[in-house]
Amino acid sequence: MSNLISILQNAVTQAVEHLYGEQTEPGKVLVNTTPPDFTGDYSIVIFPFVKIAKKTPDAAAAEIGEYLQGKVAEIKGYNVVKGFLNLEIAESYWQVFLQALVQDQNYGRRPATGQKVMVEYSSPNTNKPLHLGHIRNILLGWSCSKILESVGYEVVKTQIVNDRGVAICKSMLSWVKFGAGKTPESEGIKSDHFVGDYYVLFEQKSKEEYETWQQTALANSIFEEKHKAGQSEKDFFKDFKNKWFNEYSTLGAEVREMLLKWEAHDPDTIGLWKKMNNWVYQGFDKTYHDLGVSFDKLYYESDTYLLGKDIVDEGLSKQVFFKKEDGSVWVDLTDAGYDQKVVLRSDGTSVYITQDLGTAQMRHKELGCERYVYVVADEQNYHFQVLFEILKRLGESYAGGLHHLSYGLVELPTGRMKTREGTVVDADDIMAEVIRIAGEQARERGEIEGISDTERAENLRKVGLGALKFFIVKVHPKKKMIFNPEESVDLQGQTGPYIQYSYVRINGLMQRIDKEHIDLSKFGEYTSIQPQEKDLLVALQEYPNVVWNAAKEYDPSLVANFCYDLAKKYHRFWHDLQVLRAESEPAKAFRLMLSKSVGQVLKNGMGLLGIEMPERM
RNA sequence: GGCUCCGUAGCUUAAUGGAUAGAGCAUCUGACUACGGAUCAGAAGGUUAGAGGUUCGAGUCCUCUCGGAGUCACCA
Repeated sequence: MSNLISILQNAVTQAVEHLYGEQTEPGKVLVNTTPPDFTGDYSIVIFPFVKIAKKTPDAAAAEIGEYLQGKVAEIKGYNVVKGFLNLEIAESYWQVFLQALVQDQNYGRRPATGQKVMVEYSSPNTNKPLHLGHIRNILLGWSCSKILESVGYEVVKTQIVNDRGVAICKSMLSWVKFGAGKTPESEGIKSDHFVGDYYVLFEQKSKEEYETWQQTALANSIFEEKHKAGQSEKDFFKDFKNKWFNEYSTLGAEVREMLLKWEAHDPDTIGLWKKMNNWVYQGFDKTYHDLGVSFDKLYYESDTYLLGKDIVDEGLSKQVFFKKEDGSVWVDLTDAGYDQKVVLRSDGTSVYITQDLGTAQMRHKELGCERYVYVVADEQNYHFQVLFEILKRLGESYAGGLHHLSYGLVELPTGRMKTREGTVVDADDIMAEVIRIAGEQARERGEIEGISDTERAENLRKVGLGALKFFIVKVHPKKKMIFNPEESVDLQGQTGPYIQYSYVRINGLMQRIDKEHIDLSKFGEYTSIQPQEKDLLVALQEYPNVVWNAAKEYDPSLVANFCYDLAKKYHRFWHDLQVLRAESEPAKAFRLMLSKSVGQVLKNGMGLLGIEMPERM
């Protein structure tokens, strides 16, 4: 289907060349939808051409308008206001557009590019269940994947599971010491929550140990010796906590011992690790399933944490890295505005960024993508800038295709969520809660007649999750979000259910078409398109551009806001105009086709966000 | 302190450098003997943190100031 915007852009380019003898780029011609108070459908901004034209903006606009009206069949009329050329589009164009649209199941999709892109998201630790922050990460990753797919990329959805390290050993040790042989089955607790409880318990026990230790003579003398002038005992011990855990804590020593045993492949430790990680995976699987997301390929940190040694050698031989006297290896990025960065410790072990360098190389060898998207919170912005800069300097072929999709943290009104302090909004809990609220509201509104229990539950699930997902995904990724658990997620106004409801209305009409065998063939005779209908047509026309921009910007919120806008226009249309009891057969047919198109686009658009549409609600 | 990001109505937010800054929530007023009211219409609410600058045109770009966040580990 040819795009009206590009038709207009090309026509303006021709007009400018014909009238003023200057070449311009069609892509740079600014075409906006005309604001409500002016007559017209689309407006061309004329200011960029006034220098070339050597005329006043209005004179140039009128000239170009006259030319366009004569040359472009789609343009019915024009008017000029303050340097803006407002164009009116002919009814016949909208007829053709609507007919093509209603038959095009793939509207908004682009043909395959033959290019691959990897999207990595979620990357959880296996010591606790997923929380609301993970949900944001997952939804961004999932919907970016869907958006990239729809514009023609082959997408490989990956997850790196952080399944090893100190944090994982903490929950393991805690279960060994305090678990008394209990299991998720014996306690009847979802298995990832079970493991998470032992992580929290560890932190409690550790805190108790620290508080007791602070009363000792040793602690006292350390405080006397090391505290800064004017620093209170409380502040000092807050800062000292990491050092205490590494050097004085019994629990800390036991955790480190466990980590060493794990690294030495001690069979008992590995067995314990596998058992507890499997509990966590079972729980994650359930959560991912409930969220409606999946992955194509999993990577485990236990397999990748030793990667990157080769890259250190490579960097040294390419003189991108340098070695210090103590044997540690560094990269100097000060000329790019960053700092010097360690890539290998003096004891020869690798650090976090070394792993990421190695993983990037390995994955490229395996997947061969043109682009790699990492969905990771914005607290790691600096890390990814450095990572990408190093890969660029190493001359990696894919370095230009790396992208960090950085998103703001989800915070509570009281600040950041902290597992240790129990102020975490759990992923499973919030999903259940929002579905419960959907049920509550449905009951207040009155149940649908003759609905089965299973369909009812399925609808509530779609509505509840629709509300939650839309709430998260409508906000620009870069912005931090504050989530107030006291205020339940809204189901009215600018929400998922609002959009779902417009779809349900349309669905009701579509069923009537089938049941009553309504004839749509006369839609072409409808010539008096109403403003409410025009608004919908213009919006539908925009959809492919919206998806394309969302893909370019890695920004699902563009699609979310578009869907809301389209649904809003549909509700208004519904309220103002009659469909089944329209004034004429052609009007009825036209409105039904228009409704069908809106329904399709809404369903597809929301699908890109991972939101399902109920048939009834 | 250096670097990065953010600051739009009471709250949550939208606006590829283009016309009078657009929505939702909350508040107040109205609209169904029904193509489904999880809807629609209206009222009220803004010096786009502040000051300069670039431009025909700035919420958007540049400089400075203020406020908030993140980061600057031989942690991950």
